[in-house]
Amino acid sequence: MTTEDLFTAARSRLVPVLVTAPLDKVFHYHDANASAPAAGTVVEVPFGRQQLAGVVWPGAGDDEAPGARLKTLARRFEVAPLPAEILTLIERVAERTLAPRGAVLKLVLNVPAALEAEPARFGWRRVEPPPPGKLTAARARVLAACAGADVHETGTLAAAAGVSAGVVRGLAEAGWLERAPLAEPALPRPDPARPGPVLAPAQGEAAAALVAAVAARRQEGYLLEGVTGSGKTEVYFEAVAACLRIGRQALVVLPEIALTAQWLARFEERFGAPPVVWHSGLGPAVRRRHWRAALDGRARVVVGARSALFLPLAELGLVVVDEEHDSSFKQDDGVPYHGRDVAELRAELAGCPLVLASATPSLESLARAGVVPPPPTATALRRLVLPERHGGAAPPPIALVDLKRDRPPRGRFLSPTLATALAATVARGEQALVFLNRRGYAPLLICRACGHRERCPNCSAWLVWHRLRGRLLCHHCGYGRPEPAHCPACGAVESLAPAGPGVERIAEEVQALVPEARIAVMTADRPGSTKALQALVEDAAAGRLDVLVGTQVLAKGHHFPRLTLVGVVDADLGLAGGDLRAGERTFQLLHQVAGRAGRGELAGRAVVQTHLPEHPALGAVAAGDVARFRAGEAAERRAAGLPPYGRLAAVILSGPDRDEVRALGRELARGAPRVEGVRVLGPAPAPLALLRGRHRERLLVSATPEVELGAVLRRWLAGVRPRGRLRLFVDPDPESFL
DNA sequence: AGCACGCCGACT
DNA sequence: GTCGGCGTGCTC
Repeated sequence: MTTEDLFTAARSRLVPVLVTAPLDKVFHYHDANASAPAAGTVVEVPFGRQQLAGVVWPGAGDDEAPGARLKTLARRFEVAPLPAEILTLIERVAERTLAPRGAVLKLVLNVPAALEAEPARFGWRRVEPPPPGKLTAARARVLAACAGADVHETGTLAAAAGVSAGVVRGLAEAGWLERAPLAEPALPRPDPARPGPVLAPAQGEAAAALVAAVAARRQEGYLLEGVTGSGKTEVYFEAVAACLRIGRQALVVLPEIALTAQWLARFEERFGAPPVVWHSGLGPAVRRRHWRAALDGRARVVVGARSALFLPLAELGLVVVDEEHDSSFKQDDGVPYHGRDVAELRAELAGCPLVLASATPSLESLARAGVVPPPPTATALRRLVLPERHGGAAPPPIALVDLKRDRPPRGRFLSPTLATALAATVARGEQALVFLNRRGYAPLLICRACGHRERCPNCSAWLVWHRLRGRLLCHHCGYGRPEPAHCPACGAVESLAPAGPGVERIAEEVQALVPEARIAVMTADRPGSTKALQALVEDAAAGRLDVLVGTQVLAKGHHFPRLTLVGVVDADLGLAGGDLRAGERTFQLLHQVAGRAGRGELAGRAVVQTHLPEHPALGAVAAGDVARFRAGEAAERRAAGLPPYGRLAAVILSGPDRDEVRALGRELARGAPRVEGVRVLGPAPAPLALLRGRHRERLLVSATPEVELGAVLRRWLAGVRPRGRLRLFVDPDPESFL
């Protein structure tokens, strides 16, 4: 030890800590411990009146010398320090999203229980030598199951011996078994050496490129493009295998909705063991086990929803984003990050390949891959295309039904064309899927006597009639009340009429059309619906259902062999509202939904109903002319300077008082940046002008790609202190404009 | 984000 | 006369 070390050790040390509060500041604490905590050490600190988790931040802290009243570090958690990559990730995500670093840290340390030491669990071990005396048959079986010096759980032993837990406890009391601490259950290890499936030539080529990049640990981005059923998953599984072979961890992120039992089954089939999963539905025990496994390296492959991007994996060798176009990768509140960007950041920090996979890539990725003209500042993606459909089946033909000409009967929503197709499909013993992205029975109720419409008291939205539940619900804030017996405005009885369709109403219409059909409604919104949904999927796969009517949940991940008809009730839904990505999203959704048909032996087809058959997105879907649609969309965005050829940020102001919100909006507009290449539009009422009881105004900032938009926004908004209950939220890269 | 401090209206 | 509303400010 040098003199300097002695000096440092003797002095109570100053430790910079980033706490899990939405603050950007690094705070300092005393620490009298003999060894200095490394950067990344997870600690608990007193903060105001509370105890918070935090992380020891590298450097001395960027602020001026801390004040006199320093508190002392409460404790260090018994987990490995967060890898330096994670600390950099926090820094970079905060910078990019304009969120405080502490808020990003909270995404990483989101599992308070994971930080505590594993609560000791106990099992049983044989007592050696065994005590004298005779054993009953049941007891002998338990003892036989309890082999060697291993420690076994009560439940496992009882099950193996076919007896109740009481017998096991009895054996222990009689002195044959002794209590011993149970080792943490080992995580199954996916095996890359298992033979993979036989790949088609194009698949093999793409897989080889990815495998080479993983093996060489090249920091490169790939766009893996292939239609539904072209075998994208198998291709990136080879990259995962390569990653396992070089002894590094692989991270695959999927939209939560696509992380299905079927996906997991495919993984297990390839690797002989399940991956470590990460999604919102995990219980606290599993969360903690998986979080710790990610950090200490026992988790070799992690599959999860976007929150998995913040897991503290220390040895990343591959990052895959499947369904990379999916809008659910974007977080719209809190820290407004895009999963695709965070995935790329992680790959960059780990120095490993990134794979973006999709049948319908985002225009952003297509531009970076050079499919449409690339934006000036973007890093390129290498494009891998899987042209054929696995098994050689052609994609299903898609017919557009013009609702202005092929009109449904009054009060109905299925055109004669779709109705006929449905009946014929069921008559042939095949299955149909009817898609409508609208939950409930009807999107609103209107009084025929006085014209009154039931609206949400907290939001600028109609109340949706959920007939099965007998309630009116607001889909934005969760407000609900029982369905009224008469008009609340004029008192007229039986005057409330449903306007427009929801899935429940469509199911009713299908039932009337095809009385003998077995019909189910699938939506993702019911509480505890995961199990019920699973059961429905199994029923459909086993052929116990003829027609599925449902929302978004139907679009992904399930494979029904007898499904030959897909009907889209209203393709125009996503096109309303003036969202810049409306066309793109409609195209992606229709492509995906239609792709559900005819994936088995039987040929399938899709019938898409619309009032706007001339819309380019719909025309492209019907004609199968993907290239034309992409080129047109890119040209339009380029001309308008919209993403990916320009940047767009949203500033949302909200508060309970409309006039105060508007006043703040005007104040912001007055102080708007006057910078070359930046334009500020608004303020204007935000699309949902009233949401959860708060009035909302929005300013849009558009900028050329060269502008440092983050810095401009920071400078602008730093001078604005929203008073009182006013709130200011900035999304520097909004995906949705609702 | 929490949490307290602090300054103005309807209650035992 | 207090309980409690939420506006304001701070947290090493």
